[in-house]
Amino acid sequence: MPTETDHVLGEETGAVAATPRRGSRVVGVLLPLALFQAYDYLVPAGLELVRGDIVTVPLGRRSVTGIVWGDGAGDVAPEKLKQVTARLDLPPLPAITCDFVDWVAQYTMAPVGAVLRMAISVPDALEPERAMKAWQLGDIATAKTAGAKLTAARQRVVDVLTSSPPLPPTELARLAAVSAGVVAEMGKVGLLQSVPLSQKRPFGMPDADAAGPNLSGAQQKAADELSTLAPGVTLIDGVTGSGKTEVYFEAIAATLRAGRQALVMVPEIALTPQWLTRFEARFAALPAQWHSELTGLERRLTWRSVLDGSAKVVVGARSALFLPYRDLGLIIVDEEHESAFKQEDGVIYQARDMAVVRGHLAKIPVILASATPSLETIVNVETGRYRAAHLPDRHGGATLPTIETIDLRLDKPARQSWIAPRLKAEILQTLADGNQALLFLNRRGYAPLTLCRSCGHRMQCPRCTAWLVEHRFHQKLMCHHCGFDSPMPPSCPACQSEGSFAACGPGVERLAEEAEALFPDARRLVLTSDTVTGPAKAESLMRMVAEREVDLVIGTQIIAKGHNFPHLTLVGVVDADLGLHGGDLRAAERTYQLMSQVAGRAGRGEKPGRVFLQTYDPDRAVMEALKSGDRDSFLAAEADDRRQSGMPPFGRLAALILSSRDQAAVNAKAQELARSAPHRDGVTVLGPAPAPLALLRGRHRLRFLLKTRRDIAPQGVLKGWLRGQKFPGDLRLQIDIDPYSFM
DNA sequence: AGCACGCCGACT
DNA sequence: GTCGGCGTGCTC
Repeated sequence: MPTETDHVLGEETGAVAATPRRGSRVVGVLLPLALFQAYDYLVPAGLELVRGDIVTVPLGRRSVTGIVWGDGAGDVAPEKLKQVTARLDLPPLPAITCDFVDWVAQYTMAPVGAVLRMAISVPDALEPERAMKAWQLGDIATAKTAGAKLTAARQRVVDVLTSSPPLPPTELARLAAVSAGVVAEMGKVGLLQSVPLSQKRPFGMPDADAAGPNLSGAQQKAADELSTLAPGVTLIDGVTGSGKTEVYFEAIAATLRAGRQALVMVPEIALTPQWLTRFEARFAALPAQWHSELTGLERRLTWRSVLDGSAKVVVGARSALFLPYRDLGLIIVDEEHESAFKQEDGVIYQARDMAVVRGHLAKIPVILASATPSLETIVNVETGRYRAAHLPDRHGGATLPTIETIDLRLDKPARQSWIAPRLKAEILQTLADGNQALLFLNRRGYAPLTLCRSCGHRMQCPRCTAWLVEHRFHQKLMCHHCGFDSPMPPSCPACQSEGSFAACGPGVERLAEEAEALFPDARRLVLTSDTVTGPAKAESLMRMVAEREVDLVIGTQIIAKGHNFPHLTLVGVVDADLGLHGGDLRAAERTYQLMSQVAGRAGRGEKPGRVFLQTYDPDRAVMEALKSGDRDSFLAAEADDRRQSGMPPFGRLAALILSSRDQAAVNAKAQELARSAPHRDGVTVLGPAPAPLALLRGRHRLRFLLKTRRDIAPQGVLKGWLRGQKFPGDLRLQIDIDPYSFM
């Protein structure tokens, strides 16, 4: 039986591990488990193994797939060693992928096996290809003549196949609501016949020369620069609508002509259909996609095509960075400033930064694209570490929107309402002119806080330090941090008063209620993650807006990017100060980015757009910068602040979060860690302090922040500090190098 | 990640 | 007396 385990060398010898013969080789095999080093295994005689080879090995009483990582470490007694079972008949994991896994593990201080898991844990991807079988309709007349009966169940199967391509057995049975036995029996009597299931790749072969680019002068100049890139990092810095995508497409085209692979990283889980349409128009094929919504089969096919080099362009979220590219020639990070590139659980890493590392290891160009680049990236351009290409204009003559602030201290909304008189008037005028308006509030639900008017009780999550948010759409109280929800109680849980609940503050649902009262004749549409439930729904709702079936859009962050609304001329930001609370290092920077992005929704057609930011502090630097559009001065001022305080990118930061269900245990361990905290020049330890969510999913959390000078790696300091530390019971220590959300 | 071992509550 | 809940720890 030819399988991918052709290299099997005899039966396993069970628990009896032979003493290695003189000269018999020992290799380190890295397993996709949370382990800090590779395990040693004996190499059977006659098997040649190199780093990257994909092998199966015995582990305990099971068999697992791992990667030959190098020579054995020799730190385990030879008589304990087991033998490699077999090498799989697959190309080895490319050397750069292995080096990259090592690098990321060392940098993030995560177990190297956990990093490997991100690269190879693809269900069935390493298993031998099975010839899958599908059923199509047989010659029914002949089968009937031969005595086959068309029962009701069998008829349902026939009905399903009449309007469907051949289906695999389980799916056919499910769709026809019959048991697997019915389908199998129909095959036997000839009502169905089997055909090999075509494993159609969910992507095509992009052609660099399918359609010529149609670029403006500035775009062409940038595209020319990007098409002849040397290794290193280049920022494409261009305002919303300046055509960054078309420009980086030319870098992809150049990579395709060189016969190499390209990776485009995007912050969203799913790509916008517009992006894919544009890609297809330029390259006459769809790229391979990599995100969490893929089916098992798509995942397997894509993984293997990346490994054998037949997937030429991959577009994906963070995890696409860990695919085993056979010959990666270019990485593009679109919307590089997005915090969605920061992976916050499991192995914690910044995918944009790791993309730069991967590019460096492979000696290939990396392109970062953004209309509002991160401060880190701008500083890297200024110091000459990164190159930059600027795209100053909106493509096609559209102008940038004008931005004004509305001072909420002077122009006060009525009690229990959130839209200032000025904004209300502007929206009325916009609607009267037959144009579209957008109200933006980055807060889901009806109200962020619900309290009892009788006793003051506040509805709080039982597992987190967070209020429960009322969602009228779902008729529930929900925790936005852990997913806890409960029905709205009929009376106050503390004092049993009925009808005493008061909603405090606005959420997008409450804003929609106010909009209904203020603009009753406008056709309104609420866009939040509660109403936009998937890519298909998103597309149909966005089309409704684009085709002018809606006058007033009310939405959260979900509307902020990617979508083009040509008839939208006014944007009102209900609470521009929202992101500035909480003392986050990047609060002002993120507010600038989000506000710019939302503002960019307005005036993308021929009509100019206007943006109003409601704020209690119109004089603060970020609001001034938004009004004047002077991004560079704002970032320069931000950079000065960070330089003076030694914060990133002028210093390094690591967060340690100690957690346990047992509050006393966390406190005791934190005190112990504080006593052994490092003291040296250029190193500061802050804490322990309650982490911003002091209770999360039922775990008490304390946080240390380690700040080091730029020339001191926090990893080394942490290793010294944590050496020999034990974390008994359910104490957990989470290390976050370069923390982003301070939550 | 599995899969063991181990130590306390409800069943035959 | 055993079956079984899932906490803790190891796997070369």
